[in-house]
Amino acid sequence: MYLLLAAHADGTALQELTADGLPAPSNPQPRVVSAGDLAGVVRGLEKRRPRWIWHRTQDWYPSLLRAGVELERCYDLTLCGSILAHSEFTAHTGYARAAEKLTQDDELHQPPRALQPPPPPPEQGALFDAPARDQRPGQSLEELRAEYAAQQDALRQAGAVPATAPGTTGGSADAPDANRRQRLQLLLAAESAGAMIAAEMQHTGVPWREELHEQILADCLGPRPAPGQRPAKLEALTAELRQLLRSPALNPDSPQELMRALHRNGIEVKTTRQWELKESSHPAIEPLLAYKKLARLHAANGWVWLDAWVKNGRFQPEYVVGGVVSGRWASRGGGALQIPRQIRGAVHADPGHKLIVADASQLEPRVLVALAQDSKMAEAARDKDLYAGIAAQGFGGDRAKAKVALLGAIYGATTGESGRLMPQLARTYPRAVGFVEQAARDGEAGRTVTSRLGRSSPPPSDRWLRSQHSTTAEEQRRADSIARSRGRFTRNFVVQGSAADWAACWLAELRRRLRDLRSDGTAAAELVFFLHDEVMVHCPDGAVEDCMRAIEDSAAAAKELLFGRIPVEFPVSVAVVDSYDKAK
DNA sequence: TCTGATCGCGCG
DNA sequence: AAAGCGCGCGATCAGA
Repeated sequence: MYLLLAAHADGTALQELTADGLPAPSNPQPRVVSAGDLAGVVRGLEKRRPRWIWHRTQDWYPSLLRAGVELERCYDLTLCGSILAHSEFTAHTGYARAAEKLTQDDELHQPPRALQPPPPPPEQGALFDAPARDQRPGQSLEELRAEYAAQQDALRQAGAVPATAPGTTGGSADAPDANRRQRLQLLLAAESAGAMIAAEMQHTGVPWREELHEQILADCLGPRPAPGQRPAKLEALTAELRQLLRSPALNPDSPQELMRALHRNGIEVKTTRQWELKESSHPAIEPLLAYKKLARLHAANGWVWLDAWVKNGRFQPEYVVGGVVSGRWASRGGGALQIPRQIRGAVHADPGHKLIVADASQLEPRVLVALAQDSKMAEAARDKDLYAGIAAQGFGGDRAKAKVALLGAIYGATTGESGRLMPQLARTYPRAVGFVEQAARDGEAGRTVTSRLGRSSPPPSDRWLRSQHSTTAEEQRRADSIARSRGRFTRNFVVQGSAADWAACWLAELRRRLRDLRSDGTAAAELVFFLHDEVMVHCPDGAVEDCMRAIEDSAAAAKELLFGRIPVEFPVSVAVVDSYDKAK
């Protein structure tokens, strides 16, 4: 059952659809529900386990959650539309072509903002913000229904073409056993589930003990200072630095002042980054590095942050699903995806509860093995420690070397040790290395590449396009540099994007299993955090075993959904802890 | 005095 | 020890 929701002048319009997006013959008339009745009506209809179709999950689901209504599944028209508009799997469809027309003015691929005409005023008042992406389905019930139907039509066609259209597609996504339509359908379901999970996690929040956080701050920085003042420890370090660098008014937060002071004292650095400062042995370096570390803690996660972001023992950041082109999530406010190790002790389970912190070990290299079907590297990936396996096969047991080489292949390293190790890696694993090399060449040539489930990289930037008609040698050199940069991006995209595909499936599978546990009445386990390849579940002590099994089963399910039955392991490491700093 | 760009650093 | 990818954010800086 498919139920479409649309904002209507006098409430919410609600219509039952067929799978194809036509009005359900048995019940073709829309129904209008007042704002006050919506949560109750939705709750009642949820018993029939519909898929809720809406413009954006963020517009509907948070308020339903506040009203105590949790839903099983949805279809997010904006997120799915964005995938379908760009995917190589649907590039031949009318849907993608229409989207391409719309995006010709897309600011992402256009000159600086200042040169563009101002955006048109919103059509429907302030009810919705402008969509983040270029797909702008209209917002009336009929427009949304038509949009859904068009998306389903495009999805159907994804399975109806030869796998490779010459000159348009990188080799990355073309396994012979692949069923593109199924994969894309899976991606759309996982993306929509992700949107629900993001809203639910924001609603729930990360359990955060303010007094533990304050204790960490006091230990590192001293007592809480007056607003705008430096904490005592930073003040003391500033005084020490001013003396050691003979600069009585130095502000160590100012890179320019700092650079001048360092140079005056014979410390010849080109930047003021920590790694470069560490090269020097001047007595001022140690307190300077200490200052930088503590100043960062104070500015990014100090008392001001605590006041702004932690309420009633929960940190409730906003997650932005689809915020990264590769399919990773982004976040807004509070730096949710950058919680520093220093303060993870403040993330603490409630009494009678545990935190289960699980992360996929060496996810990206394993994804590369599966994508490239490199059987030699798959042998190494049977090891719990993939890098150790690779080291044994091709690097004389030197794990550090193996790791640097493999990450270099995924990121496109050209210089340094990592770059030098590439030939050695390529000899041992021609398939895996060849796979990322092909993705790089596709990117350099302006082609798009595609993740396992069908998320495609953006088309070349305006900068890249302009660089193509260079004439002088200097321009050509610039063009090569721009092309190589795009090559590194597409090289990484196929791996990072497919890892994001895997993680989305892992998360969606885990959510389903945790819901099952909850409906059994055995466990009130909650997903509270997600970070690219890591999840955190907050659950009662008695539910720990069930949750751990759910996490591991979900990982296995995700592997099979993406790649079928292949001899590559995707192990997860699971830690049961009271506080986040005890994990890993 | 405001705004956008840049630097530097946190996370994967 | 750092380089190759992807992000968000705060302080400073440059320019209007």
